[in-house]
Amino acid sequence: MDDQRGLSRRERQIMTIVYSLGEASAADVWQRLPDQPSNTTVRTLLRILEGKGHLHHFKRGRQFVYTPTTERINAGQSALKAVLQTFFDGSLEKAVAAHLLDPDGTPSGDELRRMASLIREARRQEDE
Amino acid sequence: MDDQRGLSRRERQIMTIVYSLGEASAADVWQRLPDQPSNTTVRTLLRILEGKGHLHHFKRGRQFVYTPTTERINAGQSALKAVLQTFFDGSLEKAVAAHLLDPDGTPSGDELRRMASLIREARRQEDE
DNA sequence: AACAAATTGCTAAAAATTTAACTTTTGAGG
DNA sequence: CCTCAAAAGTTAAATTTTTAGCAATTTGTT
Repeated sequence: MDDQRGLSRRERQIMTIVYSLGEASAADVWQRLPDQPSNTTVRTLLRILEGKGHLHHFKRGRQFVYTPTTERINAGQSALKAVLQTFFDGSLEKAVAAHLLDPDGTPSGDELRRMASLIREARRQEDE
Repeated sequence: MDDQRGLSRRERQIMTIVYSLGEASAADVWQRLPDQPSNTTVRTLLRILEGKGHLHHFKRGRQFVYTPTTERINAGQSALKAVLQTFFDGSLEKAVAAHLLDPDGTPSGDELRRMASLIREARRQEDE
């Protein structure tokens, strides 16, 4: 019930969609769900996720718009750390290295420049 | 059955453990699983994951040692991309920025230095 | 070779998840 | 202020997942 073991498959799929959109109505979610179940099903799941405290909603016109309870940035930090832990021995460096080698993951020149700048700044703070 | 929709909760938990260890016996997995089910249960799940093609095993002494079918690096690249997509608008830069801001995620000075070097190299390849 | 301990495979019951039919509510337009 | 279509809630059946008891097998030891 109040499950400490994480979300079920559908629940996860839905949270992923809501996080990537920022906010979403039942129809938005339904549209993007693989193996599209009925629209009713999606609404049931959204209600369950709200019950578990992962989403909340407000009304826009006649429909419910759902948003995540946990801020995107915090959820993102956690998710990233989990990936680093599982696949990269907890190392951001290893993950970045892997991503730069990934053919369809190459960031733009601009992005690289900004990343370099971020790291420069972090190193500056390192030696204070 | 041959589910294209992803893994169930327990299956995911187990894959995470196997990936983070590199290889694992039923006992290894069992030990690390939250809400520890019986040892038999774990073995059943490992067999199911093998059946689905996510794991394979070899024997060491009298026990089965399981390893992932997909190379850790490839699985890691995919998992990372999924996180970037869901939480960081597909941007590695945003993810790195978030991680550097994360109080308990700060990389060591050494790691920062190596990351800087990685990016320098990527930029070099960028303008060829 | 026989035994014991450890480990695996089979099977089916229990629990959780997923689904959607049916009902009720809501709100926009006539 | 009525009507009707769109959206939400309720309920329970279908399916999937999770669980573990028990039998079979394996391997190291005596």
